[in-house]
Amino acid sequence: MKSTLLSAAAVAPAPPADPRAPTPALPDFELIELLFFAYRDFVGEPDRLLERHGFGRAHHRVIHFINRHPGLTVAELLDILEITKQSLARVLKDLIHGDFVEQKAGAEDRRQRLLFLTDKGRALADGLAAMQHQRITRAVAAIGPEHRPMIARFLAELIDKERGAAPATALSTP
Amino acid sequence: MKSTLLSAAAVAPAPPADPRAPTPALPDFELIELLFFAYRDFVGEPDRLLERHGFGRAHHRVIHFINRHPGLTVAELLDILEITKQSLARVLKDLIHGDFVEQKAGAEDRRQRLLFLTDKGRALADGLAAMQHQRITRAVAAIGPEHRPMIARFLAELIDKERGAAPATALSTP
DNA sequence: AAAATTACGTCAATGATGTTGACATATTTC
DNA sequence: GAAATATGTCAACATCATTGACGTAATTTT
Repeated sequence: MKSTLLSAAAVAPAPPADPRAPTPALPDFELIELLFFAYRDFVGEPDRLLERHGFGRAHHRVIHFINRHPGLTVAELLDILEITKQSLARVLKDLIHGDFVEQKAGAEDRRQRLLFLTDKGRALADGLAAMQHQRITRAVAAIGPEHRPMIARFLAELIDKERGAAPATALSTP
Repeated sequence: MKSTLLSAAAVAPAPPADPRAPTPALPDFELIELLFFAYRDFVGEPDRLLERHGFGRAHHRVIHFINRHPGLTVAELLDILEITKQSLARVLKDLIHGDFVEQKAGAEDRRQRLLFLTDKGRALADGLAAMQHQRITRAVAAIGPEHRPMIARFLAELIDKERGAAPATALSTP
């Protein structure tokens, strides 16, 4: 008897939002639960690869963003991840000791530690991204690629707005 | 200088998948990152409400599924959450002691502990669901409600398939 | 040039959530 | 009666997060 998640979510019909409804409409349990299960499986597969290196989800996030923005500073990474210096320090130390990440002093500001992936780090990052990419690609194919912009828009709308309309160029991919 | 996440994700253009590309297409970093940020904010807001009760995300998941499926057994809940008995026991104890959840012995099988929310528990569950519902509703409105089925389909496709095609009726909402 | 600020590293302590494995108890099933 | 099942509980541990304090080097301000 395996989990009934999928069925549980799938079984629940979308509450047809009645515009005249005086009582608050039922919560959209279907999408709430789909988000939960989708995200869990979306990160679960990478988790299993990371385990082989003794890493966790936190390491994944770090190498992902260093991969995306080579030369990222520690402060920028803290801003992106919204965690504390301590939390980052631990996983960063693991990644540096394991030769997945290297640091270089900033050219202009030599206090800064610019972060880069080593070849080894890039290989791991690419492997993890490939897993998530494939999963996404399958899902996009299922709904038809022409609907991909809608997905992006929907997800973007879920994100808190007050954040990061800031320096759009600061981290632009070179 | 706040986080550059949103912009970082938004800035990256979707790699136009070239069908003839011999080299593997670039990972879909945009959707990968949007999923990360969207999920973080999606659960972040409830987290702040839960904090006031001294609860965490694990408590949220438990009361959510008990709310959805009153009379759920412990074993069923374990199947849904895919955590261990110990992990569940801790949060369940908190919720029972705090009078958010109550247990009743099963009528047919008296070994089972059927789980129900108290009025207090239902109030909290509803409050949490309302937050997530509003966020989703805003996002659905932004893309046009006619595209909601596409979102549901996309998310469902992200979920591991091998699971839970099983007893679709077992947990059907009464 | 001295003072203040910034970027980063690190230490200690703590909390929430997850894990494994073992064992006890009540109940149902064979 | 024996075996299997549903649940509870104990001990020990791992990961990822937190706060607060302090130190050092480099840059900026005065």
